[in-house]
Amino acid sequence: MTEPTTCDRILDAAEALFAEQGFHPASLRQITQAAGVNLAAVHYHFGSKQALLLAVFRRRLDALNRSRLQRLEEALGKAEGAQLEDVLDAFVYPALALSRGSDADGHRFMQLLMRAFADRDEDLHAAISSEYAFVMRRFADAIAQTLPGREPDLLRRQLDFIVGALTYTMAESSLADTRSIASDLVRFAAAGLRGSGQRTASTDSAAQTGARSTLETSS
Amino acid sequence: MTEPTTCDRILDAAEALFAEQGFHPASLRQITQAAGVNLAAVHYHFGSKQALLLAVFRRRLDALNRSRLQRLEEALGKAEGAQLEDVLDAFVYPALALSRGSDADGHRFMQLLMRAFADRDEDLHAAISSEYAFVMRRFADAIAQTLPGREPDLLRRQLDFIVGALTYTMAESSLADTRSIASDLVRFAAAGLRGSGQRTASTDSAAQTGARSTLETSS
DNA sequence: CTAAGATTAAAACATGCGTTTAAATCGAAC
DNA sequence: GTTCGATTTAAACGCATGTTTTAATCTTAG
Repeated sequence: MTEPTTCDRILDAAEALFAEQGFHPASLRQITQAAGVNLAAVHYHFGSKQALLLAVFRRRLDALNRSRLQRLEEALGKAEGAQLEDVLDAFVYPALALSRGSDADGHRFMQLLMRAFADRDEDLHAAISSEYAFVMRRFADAIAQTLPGREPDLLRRQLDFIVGALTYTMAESSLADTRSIASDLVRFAAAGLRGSGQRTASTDSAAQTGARSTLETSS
Repeated sequence: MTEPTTCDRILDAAEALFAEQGFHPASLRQITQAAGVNLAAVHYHFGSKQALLLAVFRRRLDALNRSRLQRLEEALGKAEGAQLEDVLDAFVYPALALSRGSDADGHRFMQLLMRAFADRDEDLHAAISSEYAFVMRRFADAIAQTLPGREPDLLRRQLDFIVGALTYTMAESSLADTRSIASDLVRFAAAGLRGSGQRTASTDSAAQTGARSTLETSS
């Protein structure tokens, strides 16, 4: 039984407290006390409170996106070809299975992710974007293949709808029913994607060029 | 030309700075300086920083929900009966038209609303819930009428998907294209609702009873 | 004009914050 | 066993915060 390192203890405590209280309200004194380490350890190992937050995100997003991509590859490798639902499931399901030790971890991290989207913090946004961009592009491509002829701009926007629904719902909902929520969301999203191929005539399609999106790379 | 009152000046400045920076980082000194009033005026008129935040939300949500309900009544009053798209539009569109003076206000408030959902602040959640509950129930009923036979639990959850997609997208997107986003979202949501009536067989429907939802009243 | 209440103003208070410093302690290599 | 770098510890620094207090200034009614 190897004791967790000081770094990991800090990351665990920080993730929990950032998720519960938010970045600014959660103090380093709380975090280090919960982790059972000295206050100065944060600056020794991470450099600053902000850098600690980035480290928390990186640890989780690495795992989340690895899991998503693996599941996507499995779906794409099937003999009969990937169904839209399979692709959506590969995106949605790993968000539930984030747990690392306790089962509550995944839910907590989703709350933290929701905070990250709400925050206008530029550094954090850039870091998350760069971790996400590649994965989002892969999924956009996979979905596009099951929906031939879909305008890329529209598809990107619709993926944002799904990300919003996923993040909001996962952060809001109680822990017990995440599995059934994911299943409902996959069905809802698949129907939404299939059933809204073209824009309505009244839509001002000239205004859509300036859209920012989770899918945009930072490069 | 009547000068805006001290209260209004504080509310305007607070809304802008809370949206831009978040609740905790935005200091009362910043807010009162931007409003051109004395620091102590906040405590004199509102009592505390937290109470100021609640006042900011109340002012906007009152207007937003009034506008939504009015638009819903118009849709329901039409001779040919309300289409699903009409109901969704009544819910989505007023979120864009929140502007109060500047056009940027609505967008800013959406960011603030996103923050509110991300925050676990109990008081704020309760206040928003109580303002929202009645409106959400009205819309759930209206949508249910256009989708006969839909399970109420499932519909509630699907409405959460739409709220998540709306909030996330409105907060993330640039100002120029909110109109076309709303139109795309209405189409996406209508297709999602129509196309996912029953759950899949694999769904564990016993787990869904514990669901928390924006639709739940606090009473 | 004056007195009373509502509002604004300036200053101070207490507290908690992120960060830094400097010494103590540990762990392995020679 | 000693030395040297890595790590941990305790204490302090400087500062910004929300809030309170006390006095000054308006507003308004008699």
